[in-house]
Amino acid sequence: MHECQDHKLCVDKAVRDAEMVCSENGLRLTDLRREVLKLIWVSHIPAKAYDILEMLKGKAWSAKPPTVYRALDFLLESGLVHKLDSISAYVGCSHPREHSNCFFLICSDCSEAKEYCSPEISGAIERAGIKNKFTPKKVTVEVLGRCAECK
Amino acid sequence: MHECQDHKLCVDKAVRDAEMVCSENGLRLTDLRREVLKLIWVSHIPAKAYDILEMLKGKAWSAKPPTVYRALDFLLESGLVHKLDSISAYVGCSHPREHSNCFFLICSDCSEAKEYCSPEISGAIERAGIKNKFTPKKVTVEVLGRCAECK
DNA sequence: TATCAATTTGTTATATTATAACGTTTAAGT
DNA sequence: ACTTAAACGTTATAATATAACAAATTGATA
Repeated sequence: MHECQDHKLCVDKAVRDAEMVCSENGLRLTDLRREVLKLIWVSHIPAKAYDILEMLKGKAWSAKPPTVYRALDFLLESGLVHKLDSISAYVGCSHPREHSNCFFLICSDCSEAKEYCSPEISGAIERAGIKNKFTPKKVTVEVLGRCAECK
Repeated sequence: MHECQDHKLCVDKAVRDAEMVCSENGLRLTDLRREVLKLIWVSHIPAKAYDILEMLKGKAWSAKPPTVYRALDFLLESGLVHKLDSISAYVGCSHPREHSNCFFLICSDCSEAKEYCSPEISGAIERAGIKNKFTPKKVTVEVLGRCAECK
């Protein structure tokens, strides 16, 4: 679904973005957090928490579930990672410095997820909230289906 | 969020709708399934699977997790119930005979969920799919926030 | 109505996802 | 260096969900 020519570039960008976001906001991107971020960025397939845990164990860390979940909490709160509720998995944010209005296309064949930002969708959801006198705090939009390459 | 004057009417309608949907589609609304449906309809607050389990135990059934999850699977597949992925809870469908294009407003204060259908939102999502050459199978749209009454 | 096949339910066990609670280490600011 | 808050280690357990197989029920048909 992504066809990134060189995925290393994706990872490098993600880490650079993370450094920036953290330094701009007084947050600490520790070794552990950076490593978890990289593990999530191993591919464009959303990572499961316990898979990250196994991968971490292969590295230097004495990892247990809270190790991973705490790093995930940090990355989620700082907007560097998104959780996909419909599949209980975590995916790197592709533009953490300007993120909002995003939703996800998740291919059930290749498992990749694509973050897609649509003012049309977020506008429609906003108007729906107003119509219902409802104040949104967190919006979840996830579409499971088949991507072009897997068709 | 709902202000239904008499919630018993909601439940009765839900059960009648379920009877209809099942008889129209050759499905079996067994006692167990009907009871689980009613338990979900106890209120407009989405029900957790293990809460349903506890409630079932208070009745005639020898209930274990699979008892509940199987009934839920049936109700989900027949469109009588929706799962809210963002809170892992189950809510009755308010119009199972014409369901599609729906999304959910979930109040973090009173916990009620409201099913809301917006052609604008589903249209926007559909166009986003086309733009990405993506064929949607299942769409999840859930908005957490505060309803008018809890403001 | 007796039989058969398919569906539903019962039951035991276990997998998966996530958090609570508390102690220890690390790091930033003074 | 000292202090304190944040981060991490560790043990235990909670919450959500499914696998696998046995027994009972149902509906269709001989």
